[in-house]
This record gives sequence, C-alpha cells and structure tokens, in this order.
Amino acid sequence: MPPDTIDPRIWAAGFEATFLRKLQGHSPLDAGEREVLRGLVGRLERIGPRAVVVEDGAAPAAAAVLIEGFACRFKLLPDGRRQILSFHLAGDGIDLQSLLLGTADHGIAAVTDCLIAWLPHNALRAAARAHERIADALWRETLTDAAIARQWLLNVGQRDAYSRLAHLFCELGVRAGAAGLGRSTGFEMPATQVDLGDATGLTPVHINRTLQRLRGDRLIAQRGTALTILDWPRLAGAAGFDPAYLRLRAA
Amino acid sequence: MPPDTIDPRIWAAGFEATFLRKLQGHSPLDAGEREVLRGLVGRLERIGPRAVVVEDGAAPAAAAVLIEGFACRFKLLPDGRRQILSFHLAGDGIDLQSLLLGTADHGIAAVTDCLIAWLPHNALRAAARAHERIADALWRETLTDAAIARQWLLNVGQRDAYSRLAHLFCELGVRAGAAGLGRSTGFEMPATQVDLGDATGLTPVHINRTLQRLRGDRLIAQRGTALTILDWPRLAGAAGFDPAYLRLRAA
DNA sequence: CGCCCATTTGAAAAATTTCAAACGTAGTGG
DNA sequence: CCACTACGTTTGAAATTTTTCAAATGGGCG
Repeated sequence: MPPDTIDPRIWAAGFEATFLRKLQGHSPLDAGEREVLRGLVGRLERIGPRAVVVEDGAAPAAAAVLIEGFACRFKLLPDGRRQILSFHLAGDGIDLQSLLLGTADHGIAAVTDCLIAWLPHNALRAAARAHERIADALWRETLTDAAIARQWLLNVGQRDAYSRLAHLFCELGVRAGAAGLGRSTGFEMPATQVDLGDATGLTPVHINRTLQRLRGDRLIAQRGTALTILDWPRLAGAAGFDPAYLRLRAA
Repeated sequence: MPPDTIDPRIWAAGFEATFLRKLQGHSPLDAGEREVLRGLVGRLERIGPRAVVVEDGAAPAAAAVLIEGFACRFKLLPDGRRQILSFHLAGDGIDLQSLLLGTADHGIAAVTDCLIAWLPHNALRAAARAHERIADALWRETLTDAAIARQWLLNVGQRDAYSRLAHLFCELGVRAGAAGLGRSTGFEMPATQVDLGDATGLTPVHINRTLQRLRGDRLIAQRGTALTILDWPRLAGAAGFDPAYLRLRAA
C-alpha cells in the first residue's frame, strides 16, 4: 500500500488521470477493470533528477508506472556511451515488459523529479489472468512501446540531425498533448542537450548547432525547459512525421 | 488448410522444428498446447526473393510465421531510404504484433525464397484466450522482438561502422545456432551489402569497405552467402556483444 | 559572490557519404 | 560457345556531415 507520506487521494487521482487514461487510449476498460488496476498499486516512490529507477540487468518484482515527471530508458556501453531508447511522460508504463522477461535489458532513469507507482508482478499477473481486457491493454502497451523503438531506429538510422531532432519534438508534442500535459505545440521538454544527443545518436555539440538552426528557422522556441513548436506543419514536414505509430485515438 | 501443393507432412515437420522450437526456447508448452498451435496453420505461401510479405500500413487478418528462408522487416521513407528493423530466420513469428495492433507500422519482405505459414488472427486469439501459456509464449515472442529493436537502436546510435557490422554478425550467428540452422560461427547470411547498409544505417559503399576490414582482420570470411566467423572472441569483443538480450536458453 | 551545470563557440580531425565508374559472376538467349 | 544482361561488389576521389577537443559564456542558486 502507498506510504502515508503521500495522500492516497492524490495518487489515486494521479493514477486514474495518467496510467488508466493512457491504457484507455488504445484499450477499453470498464469500471471494474479500472478498479482492479487501481488496487494493484503497491509502493509509491519519489525520486530526484538523474536517479536510476531500474538498473540494467536487474530483476524487479514490480512494474513501474510513471505518475509524474519525465523519465527515460537507456542502454550503456562499457566506455560510457549511452543510448536513450525512449522518453516517458506521466502515464507511461515504463517497465511492463519486465513482467514476462524477468531481467531488464536496459536501465530506466528519471530526468526530472518523478513519482513512480510500483505494481507488484504477481498481482499484475493475476489481474491479467483474471481479466482478458487487462491483459490485452498491457500487451498493447508493450507493443506500442516496441513500435516507438522501431520508429526511433528509422530516425537514428536514416535521418540527418535536423530531421531527427524535429521528429523527436513532434513525437513528444503529440504524446504530451494526448496525455493531457499541455498542447502538442507547447509542452515541457526537460531533456538537456546531452540527453537529446544520447537519444538521437548525435554529439551534444552537434545537437546545440542543430537546435540553433531549428530556432533560427523559426520552427521551435525554447524558454527554460518549455518547448514551443512555432510552425507545426513545417516541423512535421522536416521530420517526415506521421503519428500513426503512436496508436493514439485522436491523432 | 494448407494447399495441396505442399505436403502436409513437410510443413507440419517444419512448423514443429522451427516455430514451436523457437517458442519453447523461452516458454514451456505441453503436447496439447503444441497441438493447438499446429492446428492454427492456415494458408501456406511460398514467395520469392524481395517479395513483400506484408505491406506497411496493411491490416492483415493472419499472422505470418517464417518456416523457411531469410526475411526482414523494414520502414521506408518517402525519398526511398529504407531502414531494416530486423532480420528473420526460420521459426520467427514475423508479424505477431499485428494480432493486437491491427495495422502494420512497417513492411516485411523476403530476402531469399521463403515459406510462410499464416495463422489466422481469430483462431490465434481464441487459442491465446483458451491457453494461458500460449498467450504468454506469444507475448514473450513480441517482447523479445522489442528487445532486439532496442539493441539495434544502441547499435546504430552509438557504435561505429566496424562494431555495428560485427554486432549484427554476432547476433545472426547466435540466432542461427539457436534455431538449429548451422553453427553460430558458420551460417547463411544472404543479405546483400545494400541490405546490410539499410540495417546498420550506413552506405553500401561504406559497408563494403568495412567488410573488407573485417575480412582483412581475419574476423570473418565469406563464400557466396555463407558467412564464417573466424575468431568469435575478437569479433564479439569488437562488437561489444552480449547475447543476453536474445533471451535464449543456452546462450 | 562564487560555484555548478548547461549551453555556446571555434577550429581541426575523422568518419561517412556522394558520385561515378569498373569489375566479376551467373544466367539467358542466340 | 559466345554475347549480352543483370546484379552485386569493388575502387577512387572529392564533398559533407559529424565528431573531437578545448575553452568561453551564461544563468540559477546557496
């Protein structure tokens, strides 16, 4: 059960407004199924920026759901190079595949302050067994995750720096909009230029110069960690962005 | 039911020796469950090199399983650039995610002559519903698929051309060995240099020169489409290869 | 104020791409 | 058997993108 340091009404509302909302974006759930899922929430955890939520190679006994904040998944090379595999917003199940795979093949880290809800594997498995639509929703969530990884592979493998960054911002915009966190043309983008480099397979130096071009071309603007997309059609055009892979209803 | 042009004993043996073997590499299935899966095989299809098995954006009513041959999944950019997302050997379920996602977010193409078994979605869904371990096996198969995509993202995003190719060959070797198709140090690798370029995000020209270096360094040898890994430890070292992500038993 | 951290800048080096053409081999048809 | 074609591989040289290295700048915070 959630620690008494966090008001249950707060996290229940957050869980409903983020994770359940996200699942229902692609899979229907009735009130009973939602109640079952709410009942799964075990420990809640607040972690600070850059903290590692799940260590690469670990075998967690619970799946992490992001309730607040901005996080990323990553893989590390022995020499310290890091590839960010995905960014995550409130509502994302960031660890669901650990339910079946056991050990993690990548790490998960907070980018900002985050609130994590842990759903114990055994309870989650029981819920999936008992409710077919819960199993479907979870499976679909991991499949969407895989679809994003494939899209990133295309991004990193084939597009130049300019389109790569443009594509990343389009994705984050659409996802933020769908998650109810700001508009798709204006949202929080707290990743540093180093993070962006690790996500796109580019050097921070090159990210910096490419960002300057995107700003100079009046496609985006940044104020602190707030990113504004000034010209969505042209940015999406430069990115070759098609949101279909995100599997969102109203996209 | 399978067309009479293909001897049922042949395909039944092939299905057993490839796909069921693959599933059982990570998920236990009893005789009854195997029988259920065998009963799902609908149409069988032979296709020639470069033929497209599933069109990007299509909504197939059956999932494809590769029984013979070598295939790839890919995404295309409007300007013709292509990113290969994965290579597939006999036994791979190459289309399972379509079961839940509906429309495909990428294409599937044959590299060599291929034999495809189609498992109708409705029958597959019914089998998954009725047999929890079948559902688990299928889900796990799609999760492994996602793990490979993540590994490729690291590959393309962070490694240089030399390690990228080395890593790809290590992966194919281990998978070929596990699938019972030759040894991990000697197997069929029918992808052309253009294919390899599309898989690694490099130019065919650069692939060619990098291949020459790998051969010159006595790490690999090629005779026709047969690839021999001459020095596994050094190749794996150059690649930074760790087979854990493939989730194979004896790896 | 001083420190930390992220961003920015400059210049040279390196990796990779581009363009263009040649080469080799296998298969086809005369 | 030879010419011809198709396709994948190989080569060369220049252009470009991206990285590397090193240092400066700037904002936020204790």
